[in-house]
Amino acid sequence: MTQSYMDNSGGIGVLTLDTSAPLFLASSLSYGGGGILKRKQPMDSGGHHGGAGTIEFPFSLNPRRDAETANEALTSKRVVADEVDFFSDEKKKQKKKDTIAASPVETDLDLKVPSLGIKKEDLTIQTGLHLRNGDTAKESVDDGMAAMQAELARMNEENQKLRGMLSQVNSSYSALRMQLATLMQQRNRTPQAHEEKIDAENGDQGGARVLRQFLDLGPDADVDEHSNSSTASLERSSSTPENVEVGSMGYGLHKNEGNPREALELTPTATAEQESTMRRTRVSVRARSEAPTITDGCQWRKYGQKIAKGNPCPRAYYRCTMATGCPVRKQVQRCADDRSILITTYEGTHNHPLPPAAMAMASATSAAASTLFSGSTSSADGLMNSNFLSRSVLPCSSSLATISASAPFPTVTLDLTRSPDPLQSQRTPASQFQFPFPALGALPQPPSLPPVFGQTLLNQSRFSGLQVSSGMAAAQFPHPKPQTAMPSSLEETVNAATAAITADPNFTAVLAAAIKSIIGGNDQAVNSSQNDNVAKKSYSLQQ
DNA sequence: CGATTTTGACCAGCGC
DNA sequence: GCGCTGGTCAAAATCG
Repeated sequence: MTQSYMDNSGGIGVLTLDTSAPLFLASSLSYGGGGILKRKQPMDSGGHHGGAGTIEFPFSLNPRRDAETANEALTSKRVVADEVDFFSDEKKKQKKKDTIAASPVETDLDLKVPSLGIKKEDLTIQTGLHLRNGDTAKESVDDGMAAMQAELARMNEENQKLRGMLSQVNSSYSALRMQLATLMQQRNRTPQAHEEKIDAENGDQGGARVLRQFLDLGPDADVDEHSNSSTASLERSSSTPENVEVGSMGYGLHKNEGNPREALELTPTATAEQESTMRRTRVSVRARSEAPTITDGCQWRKYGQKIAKGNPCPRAYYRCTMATGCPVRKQVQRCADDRSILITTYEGTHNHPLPPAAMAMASATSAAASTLFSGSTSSADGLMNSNFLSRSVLPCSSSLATISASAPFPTVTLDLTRSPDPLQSQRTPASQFQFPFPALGALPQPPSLPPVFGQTLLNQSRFSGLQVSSGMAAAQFPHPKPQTAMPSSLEETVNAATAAITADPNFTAVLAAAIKSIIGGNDQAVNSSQNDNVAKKSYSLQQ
């Protein structure tokens, strides 16, 4: 999904613990997910800096994150530059009014870009509003204006330099990643893998191992299933029918049956096989509607119709026509039991930007699909109900989301026929069914829509960030209790999950060890408690 | 006249 | 190998 629609919430500066960390859920998503690796969309200004004029980025665990962070820094800096201009104007007005000598105005651009070595001083902007004794206010303002213009020019130049640095970092990172992939492949073919298994069983190197799974390899296939909870949760991920990569396109599948350790190998682009696999992942939406199809914001062209077995109602096949070559398809069929229910099944990944209305659906389905894999297990019967999914994606109702991993394709079903808001069906004429999800940032949230759902859509990347964690969270939440104690809103849900995760001494210890193993070579002084704090801080940014 | 829908044919996967 | 089924193709028909 190379769409530009994406969740604005961002995962900026978020410790990404999913196996797609290098890809990061980003600017695209659609009904399926993407497989095509794309750069993360520049975050929007909100939520990216802690306060006016301040930008903060937590550490990153790998060079790619650094590169992304740097990119975000560039973007944010531009945003902040505008703010600086704005605030300076305000200051000027104030000065004109009062003709009072003012202290120099200094915007605090506390930008931390670890890998680029950018210092705060480099990014501090002097607005030049220095009033000297005897100056008139007008002269001071003129001076300030000139100084500001010069400063803006300097900033532009600096931005260009940073861009250059960023591209260098990117290219360096690409080269490193290639080397890493090669090394990992070689390593996987050596008996060392067995040694690692022994280490894992002994608890040694656990953190580093987990981090490798986070960053690169995904879970080991040969690890004892009864190991610690975090490892076990990863193991569950690996045991899903298809290994999943929740990447910048939303979600995608990245299958490698030959070598489980390579299942989440870092590949710069999705292969045809991946796309094919990804396409098979489906999201089904059940909704009451008298209209032939639901209005989901996309343009579709019908290309076939069939009578499927077991249902007298014909099944219609549509493909997306918003862009040439868009692979997204959908099937529309009425429920045999209740013909007022329209079952729409989406499949594939858009290769084009989507309108806001379509983004909503895309986000919802993508979120559901990504959660499918993050929380799924290869249960014996192949069919599962995920409380975590239900409570997370559709916190308003535990019965709205169902996951089926049964053959032939893993499918998430969103059942909208049981609207949590009884007024929903009254407000929405059946013949003019509108998909009840809010358009991301573009449309006002319908009053009938559970606000939590909208937030879920917006915060999809948070789910990707919690993908691995969700398993851990599940371990933290014994099933009977969360159903009664689970918060009613997504925010609360995420808060609770975060709290549970970060409160888990095993997790923090493992994470600390992992981080230490990565950055310890550069800074042996980093201790686990610091890392814990950093990790917690990063998690808190997801809130 | 171009875009869309309809509809029968074709193909691939799967089970027997 | 054969038949069933789901999914897609593509020519014809229809629509705006």
